[in-house]
Amino acid sequence: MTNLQIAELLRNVASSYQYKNEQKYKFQIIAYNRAADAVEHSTSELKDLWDDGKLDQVPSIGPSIASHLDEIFKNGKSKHFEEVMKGIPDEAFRLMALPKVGLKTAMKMLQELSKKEIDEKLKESDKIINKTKRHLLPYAENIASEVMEWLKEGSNVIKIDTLGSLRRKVATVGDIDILVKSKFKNQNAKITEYFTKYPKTQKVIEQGEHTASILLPGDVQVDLLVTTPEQYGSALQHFTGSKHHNIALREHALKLGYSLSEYGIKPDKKFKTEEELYNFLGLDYIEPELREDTGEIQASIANSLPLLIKQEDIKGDLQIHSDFDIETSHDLGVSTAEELVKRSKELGYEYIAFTEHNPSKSGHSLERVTDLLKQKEEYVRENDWGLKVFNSLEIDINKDGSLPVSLKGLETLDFALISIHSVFDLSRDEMTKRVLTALSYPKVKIFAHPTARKINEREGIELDWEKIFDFCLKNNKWLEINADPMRLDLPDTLVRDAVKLGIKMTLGTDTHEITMMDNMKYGVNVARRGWATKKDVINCLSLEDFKKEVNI
DNA sequence: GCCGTTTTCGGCCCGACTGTTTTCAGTCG
Repeated sequence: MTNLQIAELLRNVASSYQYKNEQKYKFQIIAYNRAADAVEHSTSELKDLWDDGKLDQVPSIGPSIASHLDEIFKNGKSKHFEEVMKGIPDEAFRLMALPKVGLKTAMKMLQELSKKEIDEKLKESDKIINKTKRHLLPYAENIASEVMEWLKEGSNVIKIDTLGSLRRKVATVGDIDILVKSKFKNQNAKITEYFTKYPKTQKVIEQGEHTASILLPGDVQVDLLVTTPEQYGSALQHFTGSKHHNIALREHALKLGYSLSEYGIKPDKKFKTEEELYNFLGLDYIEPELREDTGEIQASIANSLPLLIKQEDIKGDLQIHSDFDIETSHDLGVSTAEELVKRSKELGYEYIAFTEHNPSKSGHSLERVTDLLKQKEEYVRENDWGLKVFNSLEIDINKDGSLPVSLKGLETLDFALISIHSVFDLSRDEMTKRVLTALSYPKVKIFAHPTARKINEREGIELDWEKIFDFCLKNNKWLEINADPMRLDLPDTLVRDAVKLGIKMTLGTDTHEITMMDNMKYGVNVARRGWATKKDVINCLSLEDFKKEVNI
């Protein structure tokens, strides 16, 4: 059973309690829903934790739920859960995917509608379940900035911010939410009206005095919220979320005797800025990227929030593919080395690495591979680039963990990246062994896009992260945060684990075309969401210190 | 059922919208 399936099961148990007796089971409902959230956000598969006897590490899972999960992992089902969900057909849970349908409504539908009507509704809900793809961050950012330009141009807007997952820089974004402060009082309705006139609007979903929602091409929903200057900070904080951060923040406020909401603190305390709000609650300001209720409030109380990495801390890009043709196994870059170097200087880098894919394994003998690599070495070393260019290579990991490049070939390199581009479906143990074998080559320094996930397309591979982390720490190997918005790999949650353990990471754009060099900021977002400081990221080192790390 | 910077017992976030059991339950974020 996957974490998503377990989370769904726990939510169904909560809904069942709610359906049967909301008052009696009030706190079980809260507990099960919280447990479901925790499972969904867990960085480890629960099944793996259970294998290792570590279920109690998951927050919000206590002895009771743990014992039921134990039963599920052993026998595939839990007596207790079955008892709670008794009398509620599967169809009812499926129907809950429909908007505004909870279990009570779903059960009512099953009792009152005909079979034909039910079948139609089920089709509809299954469609929703299969369609919940979220937008990649850059796509959402582009749309948001166009809409924000429109708002700034034509209405009396004096302050404007994005909200929600967009502002927290999550890898994917659902709806785009925007907050504005009006220049004049009593102009709110005019702003929302102007907003709905945005030229690309396909449909106005809702339009009131303080809020409006429009639908843009590609099923993109944009919500606008207009607020008063006095309450701007509260609104910004509340709608930035995350939901879990807000819950934890309000619980913290409650301990201090305050009831916090998006309007401020009852009865009349209002906040113009987020800083005022956090400070009023005795907290240091918390960057939006950290607001996921993963310890940021406790750290804020203790004045121990990390000084997060910034884009200007990055001294070089450690994954760039040029068009120098070494008959690669995967896509060759399309931009010339000269173009890429020029752009690197514009970006203020001190060094970069050319990391073309290895010459194809099937097309060449190992000797031929070595020859091609020698040609590339000459080309990189004999040119005067005007900034340090490292001669590197992104090497496929064979199924057995060996590399398709001979030791002689590896000798031509300053250091190598390794990555998985085929055979994604090995067992966790086999995959872990495969990666550790490849990481053991002395020239190999960086494990690139370690989970091999592609957002909205492909789940990542299964790895025993504890072993990978341990190996990296002991052998000074680094994990890449691939900044390609389709990858963002390591994912933020694993970055957080790595940071906690002191494992070093690298940032690379995986550039195959010159404009991709500008994707570095998306990698920085991920690093920040994982609580990384510049000490955690190798390419924040000066050229001199970086050279020492790679023994040059 | 879970949890701890006032607690191992006694609490558990806050509010908006919708559509009508027209005073609030159900759902959502």
